[in-house]
Amino acid sequence: MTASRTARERVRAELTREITDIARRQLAIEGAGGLSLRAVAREMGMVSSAIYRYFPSRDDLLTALIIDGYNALGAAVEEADKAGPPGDFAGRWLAVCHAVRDWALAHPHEYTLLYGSPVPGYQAPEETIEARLRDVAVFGRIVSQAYEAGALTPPDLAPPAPAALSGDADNLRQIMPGVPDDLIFRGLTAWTGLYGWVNFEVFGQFENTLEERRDGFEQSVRTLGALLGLRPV
Amino acid sequence: MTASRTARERVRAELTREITDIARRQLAIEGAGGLSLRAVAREMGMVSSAIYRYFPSRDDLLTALIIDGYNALGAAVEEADKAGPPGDFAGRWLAVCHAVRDWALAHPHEYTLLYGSPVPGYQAPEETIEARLRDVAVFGRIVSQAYEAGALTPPDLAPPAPAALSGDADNLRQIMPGVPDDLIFRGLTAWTGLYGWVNFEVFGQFENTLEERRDGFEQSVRTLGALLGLRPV
DNA sequence: ATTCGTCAAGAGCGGTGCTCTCGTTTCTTC
DNA sequence: GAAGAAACGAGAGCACCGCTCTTGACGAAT
Repeated sequence: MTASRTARERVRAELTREITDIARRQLAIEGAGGLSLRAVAREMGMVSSAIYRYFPSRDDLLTALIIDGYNALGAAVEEADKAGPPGDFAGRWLAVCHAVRDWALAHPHEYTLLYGSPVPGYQAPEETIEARLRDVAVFGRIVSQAYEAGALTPPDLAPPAPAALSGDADNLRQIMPGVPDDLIFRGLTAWTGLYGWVNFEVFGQFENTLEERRDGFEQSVRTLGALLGLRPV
Repeated sequence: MTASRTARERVRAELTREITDIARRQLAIEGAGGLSLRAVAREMGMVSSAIYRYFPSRDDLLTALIIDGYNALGAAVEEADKAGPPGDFAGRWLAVCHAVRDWALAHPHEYTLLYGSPVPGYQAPEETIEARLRDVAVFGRIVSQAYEAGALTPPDLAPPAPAALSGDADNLRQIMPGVPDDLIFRGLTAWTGLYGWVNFEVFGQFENTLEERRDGFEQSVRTLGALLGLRPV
């Protein structure tokens, strides 16, 4: 390819970006169901069919938004993880949990796109899985590093993971290298617990039930962290 | 009202029921987004406008389905709770968790309607909240009864709930009567953890990540139960 | 027997995703 | 620099959607 792109390529990239920007704004207002190609086109002063020059279908536009969303959430989580001292594993866990919650509450519809019910008829393509792993990789890294540092003192309260799960544990060890089976599944429980809470909060399940949600959340993820043996320094 | 309903009332009730049945079937196939009044009407051999004699809007039909869903899930959970010995609290917790998961996997779209991302533009009316509490009431009852029976030996691993949460704890005590603050929030964590897992499984988040999902689920809810101090008898 | 409420049907409104064609513009190649 | 190829925006149109309004038929109560 040539070093300097042609004018056409530049305007194409710019229009593509403008489409996703407008779409993201509409998504933030109306949610995934309200995302309309025609409305995007209208706002751009284009005719609806012109959008199809840039995105072959509504689903492809959705895919672009999903990838952007995973990257935005992943970046927020990574940044929160870097903020504190690397040896304070409990603090990193807490910071990262808050980063997920804060991002989700700030971008509820984008979060819904990532972790909510799948959009009917939409099938996430391969391209999304790379970005999808950014946030979970951070969690895995914390657990893994904490374990290697000998900072985990997990309480013994549940029966050990059955042998049937060892294959899955091997898979999950790609995310939490070096961690023994039992801790792998405690990590999984903490992870699903975290997102379970955030889901409930974003989807309005705590309405009229819980007021001090930030405090409640922190209490919950502290408990989940203690499950892993993450004790505050 | 008269003891015997008129023929008109009977046929009306029957048609209403037929509409919800067809709608539920379409929901099961296509999901909430694919639920179309016109398609329901087509399947009934009616014209679309006739449906509006029975449901003033699509949202009202959705509401009917949601209430039915809460009741179906609630009934399944209640039945699972009654199946075992009342004194085996750990067993009841496990059975009830499996009941939630089994029902959700058997009716993924209905479950999505209840615990997934909110349907865009739809606002759940007051009538749904009664049915909505059926399943959670069962969980609360188990925790409450186990505590009163002295069957809970919660491990001390997390800091106690902060004072700011005592108001919320009072609210939640309606569901878990007699339970102290700390256990209230452990119960909340276990509850969100359970639904967090089921959400991930129903929404496809475990695809290519976890194979033995039933075993993994059981391991997870066992751990969450241990958090509450629920030890197998 | 007549009135009155209920009902299904039909036409129609504004919206959607998407396809196809058509004339124009831009880039590439000779 | 001219010719061909590729990309592009506009427009019309298809089938679908939720929803509204009107019309005519039917059944129940007076």
